[in-house]
Amino acid sequence: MSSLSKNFDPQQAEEKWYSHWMDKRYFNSSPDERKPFTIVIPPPNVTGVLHMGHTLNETVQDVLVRKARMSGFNACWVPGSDHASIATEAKVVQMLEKEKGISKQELSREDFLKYAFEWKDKYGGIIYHQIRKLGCSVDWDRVTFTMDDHYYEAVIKVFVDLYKKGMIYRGARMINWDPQAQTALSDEEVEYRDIQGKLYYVRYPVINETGQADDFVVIATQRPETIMGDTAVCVHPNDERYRHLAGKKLMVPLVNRAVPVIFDEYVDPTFGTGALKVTPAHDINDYNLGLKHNLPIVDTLNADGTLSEAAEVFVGIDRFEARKLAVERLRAEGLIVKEEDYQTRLGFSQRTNAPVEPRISTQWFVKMSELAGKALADVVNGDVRIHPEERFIATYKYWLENVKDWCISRQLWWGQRIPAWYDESGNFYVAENEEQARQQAGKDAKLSQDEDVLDTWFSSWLWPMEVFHGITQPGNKDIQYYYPTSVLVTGQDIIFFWVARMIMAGEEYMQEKPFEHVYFTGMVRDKQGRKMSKSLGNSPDLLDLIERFGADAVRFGILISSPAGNDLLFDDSSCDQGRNFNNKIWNALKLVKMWEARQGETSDHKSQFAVQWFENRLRQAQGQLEEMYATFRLSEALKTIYSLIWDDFCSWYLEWVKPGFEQPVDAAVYEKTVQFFEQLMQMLHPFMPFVTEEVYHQLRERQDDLCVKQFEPLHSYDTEVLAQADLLKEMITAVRDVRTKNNIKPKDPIRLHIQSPDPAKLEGLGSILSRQLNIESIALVDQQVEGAIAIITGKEKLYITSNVEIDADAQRQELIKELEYHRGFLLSVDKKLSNERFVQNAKPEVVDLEKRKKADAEEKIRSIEESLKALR
RNA sequence: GGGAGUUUAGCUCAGCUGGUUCAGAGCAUCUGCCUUACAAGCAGAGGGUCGGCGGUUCGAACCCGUCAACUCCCACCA
Repeated sequence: MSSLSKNFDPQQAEEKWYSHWMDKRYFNSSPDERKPFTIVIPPPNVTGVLHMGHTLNETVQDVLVRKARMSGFNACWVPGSDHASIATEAKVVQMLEKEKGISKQELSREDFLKYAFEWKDKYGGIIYHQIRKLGCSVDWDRVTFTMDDHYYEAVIKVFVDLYKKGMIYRGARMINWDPQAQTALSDEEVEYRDIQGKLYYVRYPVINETGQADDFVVIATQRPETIMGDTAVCVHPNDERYRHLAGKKLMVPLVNRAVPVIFDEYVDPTFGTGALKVTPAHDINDYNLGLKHNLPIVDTLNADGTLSEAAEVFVGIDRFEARKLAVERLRAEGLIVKEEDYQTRLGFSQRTNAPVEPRISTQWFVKMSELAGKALADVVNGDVRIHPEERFIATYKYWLENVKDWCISRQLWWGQRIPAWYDESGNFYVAENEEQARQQAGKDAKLSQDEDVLDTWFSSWLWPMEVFHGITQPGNKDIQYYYPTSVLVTGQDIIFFWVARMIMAGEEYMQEKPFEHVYFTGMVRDKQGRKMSKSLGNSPDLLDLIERFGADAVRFGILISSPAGNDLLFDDSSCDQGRNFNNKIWNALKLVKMWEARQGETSDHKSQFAVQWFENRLRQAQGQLEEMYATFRLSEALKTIYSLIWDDFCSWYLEWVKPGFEQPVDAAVYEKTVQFFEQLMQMLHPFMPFVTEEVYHQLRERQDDLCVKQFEPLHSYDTEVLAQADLLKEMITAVRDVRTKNNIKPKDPIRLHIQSPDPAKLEGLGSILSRQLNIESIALVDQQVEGAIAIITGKEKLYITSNVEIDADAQRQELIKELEYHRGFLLSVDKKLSNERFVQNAKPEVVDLEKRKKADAEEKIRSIEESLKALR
C-alpha cells in the first residue's frame, strides 16, 4: 500500500503548488513569438474583500487563461485593483469617525490621503491574498493599481489631451448631487427605486390688479420643501381652465413671492391639476423649462441637503425635516386642498445610498457623442463579440445612442486631482502640471489647483491600455503585443460604467477595440434568490470557504451551475460536490498506485478492450470540450469532464481493468491507464488546478509540471467501439438489475447464457461480465434456456440461472410491461414511416434511422414474446 | 411607459443549428450493500402533459403568436 493519505489534502497541495508555480515563473509573461492570450482583471475595488461575484469572475478568467496557456498561447493575466474614488473615500471617512473619532473636516488633504493609502494597502493586500488562494494564475509582476504613479500620469495626460481636443469642458449644469458624500455624481451612479410618497395639492393665490388674492390655482407637488425655489407656474397653452391666467402672477406660498404664469406644451394637462410649479434649481425638467423661458434660479439647498439662506424659511434644516414643517405650515394656513398617496421613483446614490438631489453646479464634463459613435460601431459590427449571444446589444445600443455628457468631477480627495489651475481672476488653465499651467497663465499669476478629483471610471476606462503603459509610453513593446486583449470577463451591471467606456477610450487612444470578446457572468445570489450583500450577511467569506472545502472545490462549486449570463444561486452544497470530486480523483489515484508495484505480463482481453474503448471515449470528450470552450460554455465543459472522470473512468474503465485480488496488472495496460489519468488531469486542470497538479506528480516521478504541459486534443474516434462498450454497459446494468430485483446477493454466483445473432461481436466481452458480476459460468446459446430469467438488451438476449429461486410471476409481469412499451413504440414508428410526407420531407438519414428503429423494435417484440412463451 | 431575461423532476439547473427509445445532471427520496480505491462511497429504483393556450411543420422542450407569473435594465411626467 502506498503512503497516500486517506483523502486529498487541499491545504498542503495549494500552498505547495502555488509557490512552485510562482518559483518557476509560469504565470509571468513577456512578449515572444507565440500568440498572446491576454486578460486584464476587472480590478476589484479596494473598498473591501472579494465576494462571491468576484470569485465567479476570477475563476472563469483563470479557467480561460490556464486553458490558453496549455494550448500554446503566451498567456498573460494582469491583476490589479481600483482606487474606487467615492466608495473608498466614504469607507475611509466612516472608519476614521468610528475608529479614530476624526472627522474629514479636521484633516488636511495630505493627512486624509495618508489614511486612504493605508486603507488601500490593507484591503488591496487582502484582495491579492484571496486571488492567490483561489489559485489564479496572474502575472504578479504586472500588478497594477489605478493610482500607481504611471497610471495617475496617464489619467492626467488623457484629461489634458481631451481638453485640448475640445472634448472636455467645464460648465454649470444640472447634475446629480449626493448630499451625504457632498459630491457630484454621474447619471450612471444614481439608482432609482420606487418609493411610496405623497402628492400635496397646494393653493397658489392669483394676484389681481389691486394686489389682492381672490382666486387660487391648485398645484400638485411631491416636494413642498422646494416651494421656496419656485420661480413660475406652468400650464399647457390649450388648457381652457387656465387661459384666463395669461399675464397674471401667482403668489408662492410660504415666501409670498410673485411669480409669472407661463405656458408650455411640456405640461400634461391630465396629471394632477394640470398646473406645474417650476423650480429650476431642483428639478431637471424645471431646469430645462427655466432655460427655455428665461426664469431666474433660486437655489434653496446647501451642499449637505439643508435649506439655504435663499429659502428664507426653514434655513439650516434638513430637506426632509423641512418638508414636514412646510406641510404643517401650509396646512395651518389652509393652503393644502388634499393629500394623496403617490408612488414615485427616487434616485439614490449608488455608494452612500443617500437620496440624490438634482442641483446646478459647475463641473467638468466629457462630450460623449463622438466617442459613443465608435464604441457603438465596434459592437454592432461584431468587432467586439458579446457573450452570451448578442443579448445585450440592444441595451448597449440604446444607451450609446442616447448618452448624455459625462460629469467627471467629484468633490472628493481620493483620486486623480483635476489638472486645472485657477488664477485670481478666475481664469483657468488645463495642463499636466503647475509649471505648464504657469507658462499659460504668466509668470506672476497666483495659481491654485482645482480641489476636485476625477470620477473613478475616468481612470478605469484606460485599464486595458495603461496596465501595459500604453498611454504613458505609447507604442511600447508590451502594448503592441498584448493589445487588444482577448477576453473581458465581467458582470453585466457595469456594461455602461465600464465596458462601453473602455471601448471608447480604446478607440480614441489605440484606434482599436480593447478586447475581442466580452463574457458576462451572471449575478451571484443566495439560495433564496437574494442578492448577496454585506448588509444581509448572506455572502460567504471566500477564505473561509477555501478553508472548509479547498480552493478546487470552491472553484468547482461556483462554476458548476453558472451558465454564462444567467444569475446563479450559490449554495455551499455545490462546494461539497466539488470536494467529493477531489476525493474521488484521489481514491482513483490510490487504486492505480496500488497496481504500480504489481505489474506483469497478462494478455487479458477485457483490459485491452477497455483501453481501446477509453481511448476513443477520451477523444470524443476532447472534441466536445474544445467546442464548449470556443463558445464559452464553461459550466457544461466542467460537467463533461466531471462525468468523464467519475462515470467513464472510475465507474467503468477502472473496474474493467482492475485485476483480481492480489493479481498483477498487465504492464502495458498499467502504462495506458496512467496516461489516461494524466490526460484527464490535463483536461480538468484549468478548472481544478491544485488537485490535478498533485495527482499528475503522484502518478509518477517527473520534472515537468501539468500547469504548463501542452495539450493537443484529438477529435477522431471510432463509433463502433463506443457502441460496443455501450452494449456491454447495458448488459452489465441489466444483470445487476436482475440481481437486485430477484434478491440475488452479490456473493451468490449466477450462470449466464447469451443468445446473440452475432456471437463474434461478444467475444471477450464475456470475461468482463464475469469478473464484474460474480458469474460462475458463461455460455453462448442459440435458444431459450429453461427456467432462466430472460433479459433483452439490444439484439442480445441474456438468460440467468442461479441457485436462488426466481419469482416467475414477477418475471412475467416485467416482460409484459416491456412488451407493451415496445409495441407502443413500434406503433409510433410505424405511424411515422407510413406518413408519406415524412418519408418525402425528412432527411434520408432520419428516415433510415426510423427504419432501423422499426426493425429493432420488431425483433425485440419477437424476442420478448418468445421468452414469455417459455415462461409458461 | 419602453426593452430584455426567466418559467423543464421535491430543490438548483443542463438540453448548442427542430429528428437517435431525448425528456437529462447534481442534490434530496426509496431499496440493497462496511465488495480488498472511495460510506464524502458502491449498485439499483421511483419521480416531469418541458408555465397556459393557439399556430408553423411529416415531426416542437426547442421556431412563431398570445396570455400568466417572476426578475432585471432603461425613461424628466410634477
